[in-house]
Amino acid sequence: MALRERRETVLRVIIEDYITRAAPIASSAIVEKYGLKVSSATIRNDTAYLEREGYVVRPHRSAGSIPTDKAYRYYVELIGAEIELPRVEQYLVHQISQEAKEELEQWLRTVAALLARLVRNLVVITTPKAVRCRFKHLDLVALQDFMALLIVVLYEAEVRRQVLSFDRKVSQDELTKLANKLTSVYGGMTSSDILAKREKLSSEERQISESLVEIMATQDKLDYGEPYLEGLRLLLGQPEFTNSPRILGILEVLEGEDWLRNIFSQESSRGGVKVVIGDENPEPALQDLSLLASQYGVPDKASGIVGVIGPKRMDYAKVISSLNCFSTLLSDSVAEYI
Amino acid sequence: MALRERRETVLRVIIEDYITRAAPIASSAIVEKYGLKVSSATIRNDTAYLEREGYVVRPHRSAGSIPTDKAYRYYVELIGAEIELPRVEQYLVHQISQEAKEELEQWLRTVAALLARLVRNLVVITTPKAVRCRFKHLDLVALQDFMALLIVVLYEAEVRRQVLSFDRKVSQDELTKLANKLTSVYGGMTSSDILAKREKLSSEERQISESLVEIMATQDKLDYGEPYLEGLRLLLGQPEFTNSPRILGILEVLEGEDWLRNIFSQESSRGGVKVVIGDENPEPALQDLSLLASQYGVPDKASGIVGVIGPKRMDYAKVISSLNCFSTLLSDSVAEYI
DNA sequence: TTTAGCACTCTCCGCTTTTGATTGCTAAAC
DNA sequence: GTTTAGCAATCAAAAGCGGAGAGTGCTAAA
Repeated sequence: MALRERRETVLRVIIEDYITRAAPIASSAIVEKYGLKVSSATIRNDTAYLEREGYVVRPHRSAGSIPTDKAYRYYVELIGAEIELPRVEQYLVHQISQEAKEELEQWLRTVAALLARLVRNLVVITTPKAVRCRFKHLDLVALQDFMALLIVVLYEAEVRRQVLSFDRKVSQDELTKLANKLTSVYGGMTSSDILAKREKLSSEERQISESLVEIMATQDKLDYGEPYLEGLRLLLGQPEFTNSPRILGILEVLEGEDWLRNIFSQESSRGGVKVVIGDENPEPALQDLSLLASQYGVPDKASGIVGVIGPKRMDYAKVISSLNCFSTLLSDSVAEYI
Repeated sequence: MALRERRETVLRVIIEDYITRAAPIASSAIVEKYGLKVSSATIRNDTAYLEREGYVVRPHRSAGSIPTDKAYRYYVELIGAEIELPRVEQYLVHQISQEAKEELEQWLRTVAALLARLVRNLVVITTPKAVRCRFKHLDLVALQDFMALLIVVLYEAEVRRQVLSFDRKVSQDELTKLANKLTSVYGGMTSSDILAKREKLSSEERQISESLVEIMATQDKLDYGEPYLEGLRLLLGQPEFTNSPRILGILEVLEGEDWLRNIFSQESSRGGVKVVIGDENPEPALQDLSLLASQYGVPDKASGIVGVIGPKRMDYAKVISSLNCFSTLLSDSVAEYI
């Protein structure tokens, strides 16, 4: 076995062992566990080299090796796209795609729960969001005397609602007529189209149009749909976070609004799974973690994000293959809604 | 000062001190901090009595006192309804009620966030749910060839949607007619009304009605609307949970589905704030916590729950008054939607 | 280049001691 | 009868110690 080759094997062994055991591994253990045909002293030379090159560190002078961020990055590039989810799990995922998708949100949660169970870490899924939302349908329902509920359906099956109050009492009949008229006039338009369309409008029509534009503009401004987290218990149950005050910082960020944007804004991964390891994350509180995420959806139409958040020490192979699998599942499902 | 009276003061001091400091209090500290006109030895006699009666315990023989569940229960009954939220905070709450309530869900989150900041603990709010849901309005939007989006508006402004697939291509015009017809036929009905109403229906009408009934029946079966948690970081940041494996059990329960029902099923509090302290909770994993919750909404129409979850050592006075304040705020807001 | 051998380093565990906080008890004072 | 002062007793937490064990670094030989 060539020297260069063995060093790579050693690094791989260190990483994979740390992923399962979460503890430093000794040179002798590397030899034994993985049946290498050299002595522990040789491995020590290799780990010394790996340490000089920044792939491993040791908690103290006489301790085993643990991988660095650089090692994980190397490992992720190495395993790359080669991996596929085992049959059993592919079958599980297939099953769930068959399930009745009554409510999109409800279904997304089921999907998130399954993925979380599979990868034993925190999962985030955002609802799919249209790139540029277009108006499809509008509906008005009378509430109390002066009030009505405005329901707006956008392409990609997004539904928004808002309460309007009018200056006068408006009957349900009137409201239905208003709704039908505006639906046929605005059908297929973007918010700027609607804004541009200056027709003579009644006072109520104007008011409704304004709300409509506002709703659509707000929607356009968002980078992502509503994020949904599942499996916090799995993340916090990881040995690196029990008895650690860092979990508070992590929770703080995760409960905030902007962390998803901040992380994924730089560039969208072209097709594959984006991997952010430790220090690569701009958010300091999350630098003990790795985030893996994949976009799903229909290109140029609507897209969402499905991701996994866990300790840097995570089963990248499994998570990447799971994410690939789930993102196609979700894409197929979104395609139906459009 | 009568003896009985002083003992009550001592107990109150112990509780209030523990609420702020989270550590056992010594007899001498009780005297000093609260300027009592007796010696520490006297207080020791009192705490010995309180311990015999089960109001306080001590971590070990020579440690200060900490309150028991019984003490908290006593304390809650004592302060009862006497308390009002300070002016500044009432003003804050008032402010938020003015804010634009575009999306109910969005607004509920804002409310939850404010409440969480105020009480520095985990807040749970469920969306308001109709006691028995009645059909108000229905809408059909064409998606792909054989598919359509069914949008159902129920009284109390609940909106549900579902994707339907038909055996044949149905145009938007047809769908609109179908929607108008069914809306006028079923207006104001409950799911059983609709089920009972056997008219001659076309195949599509029958299919839609079935979906409709299914949606409404599912809705009726639920005890609560969608629960929304805010402020997990505040709960887990409490000193009793740092470095404690119990948080995992708590998270597990909180990420589950049924814990809210299990806790509040017994009896609904008549108007006020329901307080569940420690062991009073049927769920073992939550017995280190206290839950306080209040129903909001319009009686016999729609209601939701707003609650606070924190360590047993929590500022009951503040939380109870906050909950009272917020539940009227939410009730007023729901009243508008009905 | 690899290996055996050995000294060295450092953590972890358990043990003991010390320190300091706090109470329980008793006898005297109010 | 209640309250108090005083003091011994109790206990947790911190600090110190020492040895076992795990593991490496280095050197010299294979």
